Amino acid sequence: MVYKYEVISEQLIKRIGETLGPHDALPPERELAEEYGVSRMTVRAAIAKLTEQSRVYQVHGSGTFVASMDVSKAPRLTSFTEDMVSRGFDPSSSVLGAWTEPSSPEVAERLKIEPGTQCMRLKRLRLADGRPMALEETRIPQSLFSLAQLDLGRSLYEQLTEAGLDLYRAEQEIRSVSLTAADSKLLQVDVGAPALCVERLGCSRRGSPIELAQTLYRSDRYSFRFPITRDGNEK
Amino acid sequence: MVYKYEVISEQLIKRIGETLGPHDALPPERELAEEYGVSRMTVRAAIAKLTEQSRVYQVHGSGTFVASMDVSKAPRLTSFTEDMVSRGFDPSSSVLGAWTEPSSPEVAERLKIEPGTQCMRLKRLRLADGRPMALEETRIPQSLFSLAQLDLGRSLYEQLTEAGLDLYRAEQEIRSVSLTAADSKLLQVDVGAPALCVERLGCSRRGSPIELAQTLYRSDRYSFRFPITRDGNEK
DNA sequence: AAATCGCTGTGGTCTAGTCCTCTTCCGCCT
DNA sequence: AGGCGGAAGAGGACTAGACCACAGCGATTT
Repeated sequence: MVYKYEVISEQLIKRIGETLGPHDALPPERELAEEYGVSRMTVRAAIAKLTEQSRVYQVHGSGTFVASMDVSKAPRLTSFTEDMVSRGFDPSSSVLGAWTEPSSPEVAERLKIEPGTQCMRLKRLRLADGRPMALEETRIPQSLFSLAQLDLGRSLYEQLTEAGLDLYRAEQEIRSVSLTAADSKLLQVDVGAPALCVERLGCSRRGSPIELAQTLYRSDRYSFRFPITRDGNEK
Repeated sequence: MVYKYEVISEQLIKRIGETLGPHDALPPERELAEEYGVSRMTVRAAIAKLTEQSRVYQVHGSGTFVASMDVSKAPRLTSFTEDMVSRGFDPSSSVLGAWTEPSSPEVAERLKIEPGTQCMRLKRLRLADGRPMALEETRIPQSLFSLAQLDLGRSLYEQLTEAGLDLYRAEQEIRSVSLTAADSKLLQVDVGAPALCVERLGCSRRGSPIELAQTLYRSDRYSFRFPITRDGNEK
């Protein structure tokens, strides 16, 4: 909380939580500016932050209003662990395999490396409250992170961060699949049961690919929920 | 293109497309400000727009750079028609049923109306290039839009907009399901085939629910692709 | 050779205003 | 009663500056 607009943003969140209900109007920007002794632009920066988080919405000519809650937040790039914790589960995992192999042409293209380049591959069964939740397979170019430096007992993301490989953005594809016999057995569901297949290409802030992961989620225990808006729009 | 920052934003997109490649730096903000004869804040507004669309990224203390392309845009709230066109398909649809019925408690709760209130219900088979793509079921409170005023030959969204019912935000849930015998026949796939089930609650700008829709997409023809980022940040 | 310091240039924050655009509503006119 | 117009008040765009924080690099120091 170093900057003024961050402080004001926090203050406003507090006010929203305490004295304002959904669709109640916040004080006008000019009023807030005077109240906090800052310029109006600063207040607008604070409100802009709240708008991004969809805590409030603004209507031109009318005012700034508290958004109705029970709206899910936009999905963030999270690790399985973070995701499960936020869903109220206790996450754990069991490693099914970890090895290094030359990358296939398809994998290489997505990770933007030469086909055949060595890649670490990690296959894990992910559990929530001790019961199977997802089957995850991760590929990382060996040039970025080698199997030798991997500690299977610790969070992969944590170790990537320590190695200076921060995941900042990811490209994600979600589809529906039927589980194979082997996968359904691991996830402890019937053969052919539906599952959400999420393929994710994780990239650094600069946009260079770091990790390619495919995760199969049990459809009876997992779904995606997120808001979308109309704008972003015109051409 | 009414405002300066919009014009500048367009200009920059043109420059990016023509003379700049991924990770090339844009001119400094101060330089752009002078070049376009505007204040730096206006240039920043233009760049902020491009950042939202992840066409560029900024690094504090370093510069503004062109993002690597081939990143999919964040999903927008679109009609089936818009969605299909943007995917390069020719959309059409056939109405399977349209009627009015009292809302169930579950539906009523989501639409924030009294249980039992009359709701219009519309069931359509959606086609892409003449082949089944999705099965869509829509519910709209009769108090907002009545079956009588519906023209089945025209876009539902278009008619909603004309009635002043603009969808601005939606809450969306995605899961994986196995198709029932009846649904699989309509979609012309095998019984029990996997499908993406998307449930969407469309709301006005003010946040009041307008439409509850459930769509089953053929998994062999449809998947979601979108970017996510790490931030949306702290606490 | 390696570490450190400081300079320069970049984006980030902030000010104190002005004018524009849109919504809302009240009062006037019909 | 109904419609219309205009004023008030809200957010949106914009200016011309100032200073802050961070990255990168080269020179100085160790």
